[in-house]
Amino acid sequence: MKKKPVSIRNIADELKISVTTVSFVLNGKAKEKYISKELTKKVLDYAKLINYRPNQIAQSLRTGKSKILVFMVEDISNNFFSKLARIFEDIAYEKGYKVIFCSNENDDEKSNELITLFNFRQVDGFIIVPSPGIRDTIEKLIEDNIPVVLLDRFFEGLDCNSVVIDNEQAAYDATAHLIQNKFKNIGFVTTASDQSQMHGRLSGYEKATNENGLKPNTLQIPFHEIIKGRGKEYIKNFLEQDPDLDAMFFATNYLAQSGLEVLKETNPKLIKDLGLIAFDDNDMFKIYDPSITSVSQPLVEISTKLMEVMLPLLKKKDVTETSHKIILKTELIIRESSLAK
Amino acid sequence: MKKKPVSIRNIADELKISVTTVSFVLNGKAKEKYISKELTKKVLDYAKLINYRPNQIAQSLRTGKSKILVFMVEDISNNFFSKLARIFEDIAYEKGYKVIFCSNENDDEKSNELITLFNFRQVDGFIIVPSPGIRDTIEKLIEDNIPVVLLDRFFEGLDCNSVVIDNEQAAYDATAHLIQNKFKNIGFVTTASDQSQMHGRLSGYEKATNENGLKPNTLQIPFHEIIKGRGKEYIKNFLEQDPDLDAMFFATNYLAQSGLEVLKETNPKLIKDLGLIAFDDNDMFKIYDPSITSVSQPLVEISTKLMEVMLPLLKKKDVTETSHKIILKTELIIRESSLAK
DNA sequence: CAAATATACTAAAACGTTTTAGCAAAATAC
DNA sequence: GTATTTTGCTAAAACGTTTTAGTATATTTG
Repeated sequence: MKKKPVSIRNIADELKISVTTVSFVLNGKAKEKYISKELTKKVLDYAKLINYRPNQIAQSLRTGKSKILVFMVEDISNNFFSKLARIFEDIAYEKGYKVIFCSNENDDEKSNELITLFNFRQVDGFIIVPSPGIRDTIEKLIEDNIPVVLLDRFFEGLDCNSVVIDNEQAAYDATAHLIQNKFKNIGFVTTASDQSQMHGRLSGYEKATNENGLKPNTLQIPFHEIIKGRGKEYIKNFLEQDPDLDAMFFATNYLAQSGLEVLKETNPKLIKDLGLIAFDDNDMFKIYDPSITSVSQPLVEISTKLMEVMLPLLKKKDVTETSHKIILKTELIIRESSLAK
Repeated sequence: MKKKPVSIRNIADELKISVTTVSFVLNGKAKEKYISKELTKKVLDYAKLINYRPNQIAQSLRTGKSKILVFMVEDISNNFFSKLARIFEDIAYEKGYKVIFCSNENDDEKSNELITLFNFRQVDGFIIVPSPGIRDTIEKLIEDNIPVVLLDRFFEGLDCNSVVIDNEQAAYDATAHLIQNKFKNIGFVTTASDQSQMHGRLSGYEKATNENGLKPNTLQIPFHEIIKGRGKEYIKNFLEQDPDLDAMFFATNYLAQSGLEVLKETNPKLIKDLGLIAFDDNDMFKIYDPSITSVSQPLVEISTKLMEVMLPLLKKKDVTETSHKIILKTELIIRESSLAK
């Protein structure tokens, strides 16, 4: 049967001292609270002997801190986010935090629901990849003094901590690389959405094409069509309507996935003939034939920064005083698919 | 500043009634506890008005239930596990449970550490992909009456709930399929480990080859060598030492990854010439050239079964009475890579 | 040597719930 | 018209911690 775990009370009773003393000792306040060396040792030894573990729930109730962070992404099964989660997990555990991962599917209602669920208090802080319409919710969290760090995207004009990459530069570099490799008609496949990171990627692409006297050629697929699985049809049409296309730049990893599927299904030869670049790296890209050039986000650095920004918020009483907006550089991993044909 | 969330006390004070009454009403026990219709409505209305949410921590402390499950896998960034996690997440939330995901890296020490961390009580139940040496820990959890469901693998002879696939049948079918397609020298790349699922896969492969008068040709890479990233060297040697190999069957998704990398780096032509099958499907397989045949695990069914087995355990006082060992069928997704050349 | 300070320890409140045990009035039974 | 049962509500304990506000003795200070 379920053994009742040992409590501070058990230790106090056994040693015939008060729970206060035990608590002080276990919290390392023996010195400060003038508990004698001998008694301190006795408590510590006995606690170890019976393998005492504090009841986190009780601690949380008393201190108001749960030692739990929420890591809310678009979709935890997306390669980019799961790789990120794996790294963040380790960093958080090292600092004594547990992490609850959840997926908002880029849906405002789901986001709000989840944030309410982990409502006010049970959770110490939020790492959030925000869906487009939850600016107010985020603002409210900050007003309520709850630690929030936005990830991957942010809200223009909202004063909130964030860790993002330089999307414009990343897309600019990738596009410029294709141009250097003599591609003249580079299709840019992206989503029609209000997400800040997509704006950045689009303008980076446009900047590079414009600077080089090329005509931007963009396919913006409405986000809800992608959700419905109709992204591939849009891409197929795009390809058919512009037979002169000589390169494609996919603005997200799932668009690259869809794009490659379309090519494979309709005209496999194009995979070799077109210049191809995908946003976000994937382990499979390097073994694809041709291997696929990608814009790789610095996963370790992102995770590290997230925690670096989060930690002070967790200590502070007032969350609003300083807000850090971290912008990290990406790396263009050049492989076969983007080289001049 | 942080607004103190409203408590049951606030409601009681405002309506000039006791907290007991409020609690009864909010827990749907109004009828049973003879709270009048009018008062019940008043409480419900006011609670809604001020948007009352119970403090989960306090609830947990009192009830001993945290409404949190731990989902411990080998590596949450592994495609198979992250896809599974995504589905399980939804199912658990539907039932009012939150999920903490964590990765044990198939390491016993890490596993034990994590289990101790979520120790006794803070967490209502464990879904565990067990590392090879934690049989005793699992046994102790069960003794302590803590709900555990093993996933992906189990311990021979240990009476514990589990949801796994029929590995032997899966490997048998895949191998037989290769044989049907006229492959005569099928290399089987697996790990040398004590994990039950790997035993099953190996014996399925051996059964199929033996039954068809073929000689089994197995590469067993020690698990610690894989961890160290030396899996590729082993595969490279294997390929060099046996030039007559006409097909390869990879027993896990990361072995398939490594194997394809080796082929791409050393002899890309082989990717087209060899018969290839990978265990665990990957979104990229269908767009690979050739598209890769895979043994696909029923992710939705696995997640559903996990919760189906877990839920009764969470209700019951005694966890040991019935133990369910669920074995699910896999699907062989036949693509270009395994067809007769 | 009285006053101040340092040392060693503790009682009790508090965190926000749930639940047991029970009180009082109203309705029903005999 | 008394005894029983039903109805309507509540006080207080409990979950396991942390922390505030002490008490009492020993030591130092001037």
